[in-house]
Amino acid sequence: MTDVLATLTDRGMVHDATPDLAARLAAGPITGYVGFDPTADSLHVGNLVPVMALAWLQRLGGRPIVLIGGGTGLVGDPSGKRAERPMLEEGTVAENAAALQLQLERFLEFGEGPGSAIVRNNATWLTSLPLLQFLRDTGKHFTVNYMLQKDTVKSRLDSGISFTEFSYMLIQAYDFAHLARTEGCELQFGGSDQWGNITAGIELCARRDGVKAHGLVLPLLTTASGAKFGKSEHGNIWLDPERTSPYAFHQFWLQSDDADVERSLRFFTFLELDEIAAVMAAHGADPGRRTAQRCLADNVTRRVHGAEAVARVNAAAAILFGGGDLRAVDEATVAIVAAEVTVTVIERSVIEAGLSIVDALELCGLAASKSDARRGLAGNGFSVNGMPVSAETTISANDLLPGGIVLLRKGKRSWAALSATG
RNA sequence: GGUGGGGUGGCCGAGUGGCUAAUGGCAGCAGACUGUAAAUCUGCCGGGCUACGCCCUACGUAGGUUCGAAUCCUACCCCCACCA
Repeated sequence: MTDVLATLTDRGMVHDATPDLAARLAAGPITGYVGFDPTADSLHVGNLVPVMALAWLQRLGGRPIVLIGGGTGLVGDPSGKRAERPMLEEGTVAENAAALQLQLERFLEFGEGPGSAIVRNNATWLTSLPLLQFLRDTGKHFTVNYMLQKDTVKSRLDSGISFTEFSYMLIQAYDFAHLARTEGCELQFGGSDQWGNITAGIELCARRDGVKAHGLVLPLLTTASGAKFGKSEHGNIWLDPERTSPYAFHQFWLQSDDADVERSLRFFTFLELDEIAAVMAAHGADPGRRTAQRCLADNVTRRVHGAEAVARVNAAAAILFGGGDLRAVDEATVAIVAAEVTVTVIERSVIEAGLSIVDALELCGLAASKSDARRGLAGNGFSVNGMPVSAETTISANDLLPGGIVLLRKGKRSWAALSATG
């Protein structure tokens, strides 16, 4: 039976791992954890890499621990940050932690069995940790010299780093050692920027408790063109349907660059490598069909939002990208589309009186302001019901599709709807 | 504490009295081509408006000189380097 290190390595998901991990995994299943910052009330697709690592761990017989950083979130990790971070309110952290757990249940089995995932919140042991005890038990095992050598600290020495953030690695080390003691946890996953914090934890386990612990870090993803992975025009792609609609979520994956899509299939789906190879072969035969992107988008969206959502968003996309005049479609079709795009409700009389396109675009949110709308119109960037418009266009009752909807589009792929009532 | 250098639009980075809402690059948006991809080319790109024009806001902060300042002066804040 293959182990989690081999699997993740085959998938290109291992950036670095401690040298003895392979030998340890050969000896049997392991308990591993990933820490999540409760800085928001939702995960985003960037968080999915460590989530998938935990999921693979569980599938291969291990026991995953999800560590919610309710305590560390009050402090702030300096890793990868150029500036001091704002601190969060305690109440917010607790709410966010609850929301994250719900989303993780899509990926991990949280039942009662021996391999079931468990959730721990480091607020439970950190907030009541006496300072003097921390200094005696943990601080004593690290020299400042050691801490200064960590990249996360070194890179901040010129721009300045507060004592709070400087201490962060010791707190994360304390977490690892705590989970090792209380849960028998021997492995920590993280992004490659976590390497320093993870090795600090391994040090603490070894020096204080004489326990051998391991670390595995995953690559930080960028797109083929070098941009941060998981961002769109509107910012992060979230798992929370309130923040990123299932349609937008699906579109995000569907719009993957050819150069990125194979890696995404390896990272974000559980498809076997030979299945992925087959998909890529089919894709290579006719790239225009975007077989690989469709496979990726359907697969990830199904896991996060369910099969029904996949069917819905595909139906809507087929209509929206079908091209041509949308005035021909029937009410049921309009309803499918309207369910997937942002709808703004307005009075029917407003449309009957004639609504200028500039106002309409601002109303539905496709344009940030009237000026923005005019700029876009000057560049032929907008259309109504699939037909091109100019700045002089007025929307009237004739433009209402069955069901009292007007569909507005910016560029090729941004849609919004006005719904007339009353 | 001392000396020197520096703080410009989302980022990088020009600009040293008017021609500057501020060269250029990146990022972003739109158009063409295509495959809802990439690359390439083109346009937009501080904000607003009743818009071939008008009005706000902006070059660390606060004052000042001047008809006129991102550009000069003063004070203050912050950063960097070296010295103590």
